[in-house]
Amino acid sequence: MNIKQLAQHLGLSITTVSRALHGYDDVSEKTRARVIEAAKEFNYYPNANAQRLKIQKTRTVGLMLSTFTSGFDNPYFTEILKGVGKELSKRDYNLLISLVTSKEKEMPELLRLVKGKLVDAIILVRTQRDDPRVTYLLDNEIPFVCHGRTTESRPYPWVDTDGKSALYTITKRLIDLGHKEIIPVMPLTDYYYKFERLSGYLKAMQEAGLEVREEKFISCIISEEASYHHTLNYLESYVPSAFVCFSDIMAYGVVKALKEKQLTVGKSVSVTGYDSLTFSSYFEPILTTIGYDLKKSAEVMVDYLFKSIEGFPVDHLNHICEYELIIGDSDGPITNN
Amino acid sequence: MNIKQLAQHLGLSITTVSRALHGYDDVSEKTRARVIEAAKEFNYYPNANAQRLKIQKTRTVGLMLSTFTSGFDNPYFTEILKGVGKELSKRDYNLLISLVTSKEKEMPELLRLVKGKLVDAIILVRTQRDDPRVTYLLDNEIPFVCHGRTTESRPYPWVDTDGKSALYTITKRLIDLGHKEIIPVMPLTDYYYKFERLSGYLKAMQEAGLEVREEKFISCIISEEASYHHTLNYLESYVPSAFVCFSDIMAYGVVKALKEKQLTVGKSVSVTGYDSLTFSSYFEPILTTIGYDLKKSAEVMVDYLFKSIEGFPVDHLNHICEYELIIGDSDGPITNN
DNA sequence: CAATTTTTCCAAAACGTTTTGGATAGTGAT
DNA sequence: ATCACTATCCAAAACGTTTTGGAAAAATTG
Repeated sequence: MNIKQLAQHLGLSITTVSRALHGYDDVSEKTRARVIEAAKEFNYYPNANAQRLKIQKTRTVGLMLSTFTSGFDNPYFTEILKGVGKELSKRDYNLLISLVTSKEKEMPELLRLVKGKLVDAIILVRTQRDDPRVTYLLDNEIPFVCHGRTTESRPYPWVDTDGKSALYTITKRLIDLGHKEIIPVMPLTDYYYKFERLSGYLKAMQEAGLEVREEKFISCIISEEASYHHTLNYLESYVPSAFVCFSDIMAYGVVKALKEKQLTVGKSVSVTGYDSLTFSSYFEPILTTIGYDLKKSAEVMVDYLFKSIEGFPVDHLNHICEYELIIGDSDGPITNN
Repeated sequence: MNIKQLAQHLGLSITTVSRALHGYDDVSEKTRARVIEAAKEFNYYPNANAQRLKIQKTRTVGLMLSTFTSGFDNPYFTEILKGVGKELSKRDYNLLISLVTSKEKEMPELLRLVKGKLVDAIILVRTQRDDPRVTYLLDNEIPFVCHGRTTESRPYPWVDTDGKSALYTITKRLIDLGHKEIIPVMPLTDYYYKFERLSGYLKAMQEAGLEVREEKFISCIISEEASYHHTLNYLESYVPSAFVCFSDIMAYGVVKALKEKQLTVGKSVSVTGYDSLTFSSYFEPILTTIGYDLKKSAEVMVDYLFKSIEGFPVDHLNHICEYELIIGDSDGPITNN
């Protein structure tokens, strides 16, 4: 059943049916009622593709998820997805998911989405330090929002946490607990947040006058398994007094490796995370980590996105999400073992 | 840049440009080369909405995720999403995610997707025992595939695990370890799998001649927190010797409650899960659980979906995924405490 | 009652493709 | 030079909407 058939059945023109359904006031209340009833009776739904073609809007936003180099670490993505999805459906927008499996495919995929008119707007998560997607979207004035910043100097909408401050705080905590050899565990990929968090770590170390040896850092894929293996190997040659991990996922792997080496986490060696995943409070020991409201972040992102779609000036659509130091049992005062 | 402008620039007709790009053999190789080059030069991407309108296909599939009553338990959905997403993008299909927040919204949302021509096909996960969506899709001959079965008698494509057998196996294991009071922990919602797994549990109990008291069962939302609180409360009045949980997520909560009551899990009380989430092997104690290949399942689902889209007879597009009993430290022989 | 305004409707164009059903030009055979 | 055939191209219709720019009818006014 399309609008033509509906109109025919009602003895009305296509125009009138369309206008009736869209609430225009140049159709009498009586016929509007008739139209609406008939539409319901025949289960009429307008063909979205025809609508999109005509009005040049798709009412769908594309969410790009890069699954390379990170094992698609679960809870982060689901939380984002859930938050974004809910907000979009509230506004009668559709959500198109685009999974990208390699860095080279990011730009072509983005082009396909926007030039092919599959989406009106884009959501980027886990931005890289230099992210060509941001440049492209700005150049072409496509509405978008990022979770995470980049080095791009022009203003654009983003939501982020203050990773520098957070890592400064958590590193400082370890330092205050007496630790001197604090090893950061970070992702390989050049996500913007990696450098943010690293700089917070460095600041705390330098302020305390502690030596920082880059060659001792651990960098690996963001997955429990990768960090587990890296740490296990690492411990063969060197056992520091603490690991600050840039994500809970990585902390899980580090802790597992330490346990396997008969080191009691929180006593002989301290470990901290970042993200405060639900699971972390069920973990043993309960992880000392950084918590922030991902759901709220997703809401703000969608809010910004719509402001951007509606042509709002994009200058101040930036939000630094509050974070919180969550104290568990995975760290503690330094001991001599 | 649209096809008309491209044609104009090349001094060709729209028809020829379209046919050149689609590999028809009634356009000379020379002009085809010219067309392709120009398309690349001007970054021409066909307007997907116009295409969809014309060819009456969207090349997108809708994935319905119900987020009510289950807390959107993370890893399951991400794994499905990842598997399905990758397979679809391999085939140049798009993935539309539809988050449904209440049972009442399921059917309207499904109608919107299919009648509005937003998708060519549907993927349903976590089917309910009586799932009206399956009935509708069959009645209207819309291609679809389910993760999970329903009571529908007509054949349709699905992928599932043998939850009855799996729960029989894991319950039997507990029985063989000497347990007699084995309490199932299951979701509230009438997912098909709930009854499957329950029947496996019952079979094992009955075979062993053990008493089953339904009023002792635990039913709650699928989340760590809900099962934690339920169990904590439950333990006030009764401490069984084992809990068989219908999902790892629930097992986490149960274990946390037991720990809080100073009961050593795997010794005083045994707990088993289902799903073998990545986390479960980092959990303490390592969870005894049921593992199955969700990634593989997703691949098979997409395979079935395309067979269904291509008009294949749907009769035997059913797959029971292998499962595996994964033994951890969360269960053990019964002790007298 | 004529003139004006308001209400209610509609024909046709447009969105950007694909595809149908030729048309034209070139080639080779006779 | 004509014919048949092939290779190459294209005009126009169609997909299902929305919207523009009226037209007709009804209501109001003087």
